[in-house]
Amino acid sequence: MSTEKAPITKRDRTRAQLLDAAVKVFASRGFEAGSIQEIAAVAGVANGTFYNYFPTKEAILEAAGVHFAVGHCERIDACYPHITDGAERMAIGGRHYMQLALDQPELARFAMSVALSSKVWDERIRPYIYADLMLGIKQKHFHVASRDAAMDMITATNFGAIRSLLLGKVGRSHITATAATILRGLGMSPKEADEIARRPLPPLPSL
Amino acid sequence: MSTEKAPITKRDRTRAQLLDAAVKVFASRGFEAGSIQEIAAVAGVANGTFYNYFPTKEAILEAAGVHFAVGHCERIDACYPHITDGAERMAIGGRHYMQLALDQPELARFAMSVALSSKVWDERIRPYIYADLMLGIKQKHFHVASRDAAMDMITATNFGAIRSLLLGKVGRSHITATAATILRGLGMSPKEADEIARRPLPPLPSL
Amino acid sequence: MSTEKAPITKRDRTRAQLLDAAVKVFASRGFEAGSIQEIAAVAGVANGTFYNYFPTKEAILEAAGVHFAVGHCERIDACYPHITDGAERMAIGGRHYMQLALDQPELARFAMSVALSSKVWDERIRPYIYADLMLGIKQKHFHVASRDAAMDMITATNFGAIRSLLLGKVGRSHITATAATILRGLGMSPKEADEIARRPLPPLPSL
Amino acid sequence: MSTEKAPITKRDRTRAQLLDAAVKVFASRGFEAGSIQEIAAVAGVANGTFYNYFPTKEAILEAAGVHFAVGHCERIDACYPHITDGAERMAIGGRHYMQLALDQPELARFAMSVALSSKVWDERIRPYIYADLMLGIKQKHFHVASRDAAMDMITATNFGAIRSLLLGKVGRSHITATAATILRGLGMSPKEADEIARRPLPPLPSL
DNA sequence: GATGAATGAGGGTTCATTCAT
DNA sequence: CATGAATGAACCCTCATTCAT
Repeated sequence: MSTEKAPITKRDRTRAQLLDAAVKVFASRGFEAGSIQEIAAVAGVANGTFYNYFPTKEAILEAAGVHFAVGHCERIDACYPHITDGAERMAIGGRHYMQLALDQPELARFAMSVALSSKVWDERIRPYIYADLMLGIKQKHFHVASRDAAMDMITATNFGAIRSLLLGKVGRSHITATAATILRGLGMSPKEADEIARRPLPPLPSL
Repeated sequence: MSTEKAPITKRDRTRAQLLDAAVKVFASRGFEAGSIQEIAAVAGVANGTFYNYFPTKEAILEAAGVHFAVGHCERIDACYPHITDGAERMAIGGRHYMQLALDQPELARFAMSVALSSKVWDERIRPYIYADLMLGIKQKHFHVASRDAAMDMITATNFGAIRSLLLGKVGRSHITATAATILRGLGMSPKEADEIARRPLPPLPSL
Repeated sequence: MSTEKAPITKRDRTRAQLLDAAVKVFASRGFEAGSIQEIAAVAGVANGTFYNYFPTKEAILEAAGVHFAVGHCERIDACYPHITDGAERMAIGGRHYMQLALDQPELARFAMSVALSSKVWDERIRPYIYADLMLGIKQKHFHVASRDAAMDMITATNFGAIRSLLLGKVGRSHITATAATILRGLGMSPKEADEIARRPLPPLPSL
Repeated sequence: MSTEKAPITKRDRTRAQLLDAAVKVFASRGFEAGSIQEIAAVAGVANGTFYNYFPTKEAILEAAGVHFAVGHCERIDACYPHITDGAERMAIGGRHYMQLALDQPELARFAMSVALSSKVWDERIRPYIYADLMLGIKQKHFHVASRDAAMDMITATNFGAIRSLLLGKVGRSHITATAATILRGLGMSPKEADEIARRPLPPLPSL
């Protein structure tokens, strides 16, 4: 049996460089304005090399978006292995994503734009949230009319808050308020919701 | 005494043609792919005429987005002058916007993209929603932790549902479920929320 | 016999407004970048009105160039009616033109560009200089090999100095040095030349 | 050991083609009217290829101007290695530049326009003239009030003569007269100046 | 004569993609 | 696989000029 995992080849490294470069470029310039030539330059490879790894510009957008979003989810996931309360987990995840709008606005903008247009986003990112939703339901903390509608409410409300934060129309306290609003929307009592939304936020592992 | 208003000039007519054309073009192609040449052609004017009315492509995107969104809000507004219950008004407005995703997906996509990026959207569209929110609060139907967060929750959840509808991942029943989810999120009891979300939807006035 | 002169009509006034506007616009933007639309706007008339006065853009460039250059020559001329020494007159005229590069660089640049390309410039401006040259020759101050070559030397050296001043490569003293250089070039002794070039400069009449 | 220099790459060849094409196009049409599309066509490359070599139209104007002017200076320089008299060298250089106005008026016009606007011109071309000026001063042929003013007088007078020649207002004899005028302006006696200005002109090496 | 909306050719520039080396 | 020069379609925008009112 051959090695199953990552004999980190040069090919893998180049691919990773291109993905990192794409995140940077798309985050700072947007999709249309970001050029493959710049991505290649930032990645430190020649222009044409790009096409040995990705067939089109759209392909790397999708890949870079997932690359970043999954990475961020994994970092968030790693920061609260000890928390088993579905409601608290939900509030932590949302607040970390909203925090991104304050800490790295360009990345937040990039993540939002990809999430809104990519189908893969649904397949790769929603499961993280869905798990906490189901946990909260099983623990009788949440009572929802429709799981689909609840999922939309959770993700979209977080995005709406990120948008408001990016526009500078609201301050840091909006993060807690939004987390509480979501928990209330999931059927928790105002009191419980507000309390959980205010619990300390476990820090992300450093990069 | 002559009519003070509406000396409908040629200039006004051309401007309106351009706005209508822009909505069509941006809706069917997206912002980046839609070209000013096509807008001008659809509007039936020459290329350069465009620039007698809008300084840049961005300018007409903003204008066309508001043109459409405000028009749609006004049509919605006109369909329920007899409804005075804030919660019911909220549910009607949201369902009409979600309905757009089923009836005219391209327009819905266009409206979403503008709403997410435009500052003017906040100034021109949010007031319609804000009025219903305040009405519901005054009538003691809603109990919210933060008005800003509630506004984000309302608008974003509607957008999230529109997105899901556009992606074809959910069916018509998602509209009602989302309306109910929003009302619950605004502090109504599940029973009340579900009942109001299911009330018949007053039809829009025909164009 | 009808009035020979200036029954200053509205037409004359509009024409003058256009010329003044053209000088401003061409001076600040250059010929190619200056647009007729802007000239009309600055002149306070409608776009199409322009064509009732000048057939083409080239036409107003020529007219505006002469308008300005002749006006400036007349102002210079008016400042030394009492000076009858051809050499001194020559030095005064040149220094005043060079001074323009320091006082109003954009106008100086404009004057230069017109002078270099316009044929009318030769007909309308050179006579002012030629008169002083002939006066100096008659007074035995100048001794030249060729009047044409002397004229080129005088005008071009002044232009060369203006260019250097505009580029900021030389300071105010360059004006005196250039005037002296020209007088030497016209056959005067270094001592005489330097002395005359340093005589006080009669101020221009205020506008 | 392989040759260190001139691995004449394809890149170098294309760049040279573009420069030659630019000189032709700008000379025949002027800067504003000359289009990059035409330059590319004349160079035999595609439209977009241009931008792999020069970032803007301005950039190639500057480059092409220097390309031509330096090339012409080198050809002139190569034609009189045996002449060590500063005054004679000065007269030869000037006459060769003026001669261009008769032989290739469009190139002369192009050289003039670049010289008047380019800063690089000063850095690359003036040194050729300055060397002869200093040589003449060292040899006690020239006596000048100011080196800067003398440089302006030399270059500008040559330009003024080129302008007169281009306008067709003077004939071939203007070249000699101008050379003599410049030498007189540099402090030589009329007799000497006229004699040196009339010495035979060593021919340029053929291209 | 004045107006100003309309025209439409034209140009600079970008960039995804290809391909010979 | 890597390279990087070449491609060429497409687009935004400007503006001199025309002309119906």
